[in-house]
Amino acid sequence: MSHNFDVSQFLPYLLNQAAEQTSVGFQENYRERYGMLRTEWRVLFHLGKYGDMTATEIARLAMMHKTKISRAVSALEDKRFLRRNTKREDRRQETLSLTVAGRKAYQQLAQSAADYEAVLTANLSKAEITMLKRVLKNLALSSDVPR
Amino acid sequence: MSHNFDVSQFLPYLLNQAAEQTSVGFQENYRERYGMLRTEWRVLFHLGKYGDMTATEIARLAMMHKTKISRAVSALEDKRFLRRNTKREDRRQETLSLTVAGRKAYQQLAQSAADYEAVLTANLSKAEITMLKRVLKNLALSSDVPR
DNA sequence: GTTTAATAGTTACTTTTGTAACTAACAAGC
DNA sequence: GCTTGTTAGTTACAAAAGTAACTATTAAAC
Repeated sequence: MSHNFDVSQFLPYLLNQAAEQTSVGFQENYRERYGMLRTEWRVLFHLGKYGDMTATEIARLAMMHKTKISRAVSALEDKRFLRRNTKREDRRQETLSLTVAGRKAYQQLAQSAADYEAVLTANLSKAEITMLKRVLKNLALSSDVPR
Repeated sequence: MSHNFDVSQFLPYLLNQAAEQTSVGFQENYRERYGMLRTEWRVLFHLGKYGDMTATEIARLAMMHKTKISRAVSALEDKRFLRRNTKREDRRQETLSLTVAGRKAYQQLAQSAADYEAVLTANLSKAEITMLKRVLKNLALSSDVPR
């Protein structure tokens, strides 16, 4: 029926399938146990990895829209996983800090993530993993729209 | 602050970034011009590539939920890009066929897709592309949940 | 043949996301 | 100081996606 183009080989399509599948797979680690959404663990992971930050800083690093961050931060605050502190030198900004409970959840989830990554990459060589990640990072930067 | 785990190196995270970025990039080709959503061009692409199919067959191939397909099919029907025909041997099923307009849209978008793919892979060698796609397909199959 | 189960597809309802408009605070120009 | 613009973050509303229950039809069991 078709001519030369094959959907099933289209890179954005393949990326979506792989991203969807692996995200859903990992979701099991935070969804039931902590009642978190994808946006929430992303924020949690950033704070856990890089320490206190503002919402805008997370948005830039994670390339997520600020409304998503705003909602995720509120949800994490409700769960007592983080606290916000208005900065004295600029009262528009607020520093986000993980609570003890937040740090604990982060550590457990970071371990789950490492385990999950190991499963995902079990069939790949070191060289393949390196090259895969390099390519993915480049694709993520391509035509970088600040959102 | 952190210990050993790095969000920014987590494979599902990198996959998501790349998938998001490239999907948003390609979106420009069908969004304005045809008023389509991602789900819609996926259905269109499958019909364009593989010929007439039922919704269930597309769902299985594209690993999309049947309600998504149902809505996309309705939207494409409204746009007069496809027609449905109830099968005589089983009146629950309906064969979906692209109209002339649908085939035309498919061909134009297939061309755009090929062009876009070329841009995305411009910095990659043939070997890298092959390996990338192989890996992505494997990841998409990992822990395959029928949805 | 009549009940029971299974399948294709749709619809209703809920949750999540996207977009745009908003408030509050700061900074610059004058 | 006061207007003008900019930035951080939130909120309101609209669009999209997920989930579960539904209808219609077929198949199987008896």
